[in-house]
Amino acid sequence: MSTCSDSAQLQPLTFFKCLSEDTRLKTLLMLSVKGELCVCDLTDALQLSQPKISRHLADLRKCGLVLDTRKGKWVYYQLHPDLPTWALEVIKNTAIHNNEYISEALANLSCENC
Amino acid sequence: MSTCSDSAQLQPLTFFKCLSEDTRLKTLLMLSVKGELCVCDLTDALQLSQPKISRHLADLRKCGLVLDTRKGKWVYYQLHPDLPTWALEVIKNTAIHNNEYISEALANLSCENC
DNA sequence: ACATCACATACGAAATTTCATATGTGATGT
DNA sequence: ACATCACATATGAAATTTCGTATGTGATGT
Repeated sequence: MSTCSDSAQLQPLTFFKCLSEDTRLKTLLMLSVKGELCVCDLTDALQLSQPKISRHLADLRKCGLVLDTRKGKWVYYQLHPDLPTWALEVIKNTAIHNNEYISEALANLSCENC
Repeated sequence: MSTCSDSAQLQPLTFFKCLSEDTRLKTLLMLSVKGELCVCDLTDALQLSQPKISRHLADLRKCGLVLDTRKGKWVYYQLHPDLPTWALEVIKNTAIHNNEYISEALANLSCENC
C-alpha cells in the first residue's frame, strides 16, 4: 500500500488497493459485521502479530476507510462514517455474500463481541 | 497479480486484487458500461501499449472475470457471464458512482463504440 | 509462400508491497 | 519514579507486481 494521505475524495483505485490484501480485507469485512473492534480483537480473530495488524490499520486510516477512537487503553476501529455510499455498499455486499471467508476469524472473537 | 488459474469459485481476495491496478480496474469498469470491447479499443481508450493491455487481460481471464471471443482478426472481451452476482454488482456500482474516473478513457473510444 | 495484422507470451529490470524485529509513545497502576 | 500494557512507527530484507522489449502465434490478404 502506498501511503495515500490525500485528504481528497476517495478514489476507486485507492479503495480497491486497500481491499486487495488479506488482512485488510478481512478487517474491513469484520468491521462491517461487528460495528467496531479494537486492535487486540483483530489480533485474536486473525491470529496475526500486533505490529502487522497495526500497520494495516494505519493504511486503512490514512485512506480514510476506518476511524479510530481511544477508550482508555484500547483503541477501537470502525468503518469511517464519511465513507462514500458506493464504497460502503461494496464492503457490505462482499461481507454478506462471502461468509465463509471471514467465518473462522469471527469465531475466534471472544464472546463479548459476539 | 499472481496467476490465479484456480477454476474454483471466485474468492473475494482474488477479485479485489484484480481491481487493485489502474489498467485492470478501468478495463472492467469500461466493459461494464460498454458491454464488449476489443484489445485495440482498450489501447486507444487507455493510451497504453498493446502488450500491457494484453497482459492485464490475461490476468482477468485467468481469474474468470472476463470472457474473450474471437471475431475474425479481433478478440472481443466482456465481463464473464458467470461472474457471481455480488462481484458484478461491485463493478457496476463502482462504475456508476465514479464516472470521472473513466470518462476520459471512454471519450477516447472511436465513435463506433459510443 | 510470404507479409501483415491483431493479439499473446517470455524475460529481466525496476518499483512497490509485505513483514518481522526493534524501538517509541501515551495512559494506567503501584 | 518506575513498570507495564496496548498500540504505533521505523527500518531493511524478501516477496510480489509491474512494465518495456523482444519474440511467438494464428488468421487473412496477395
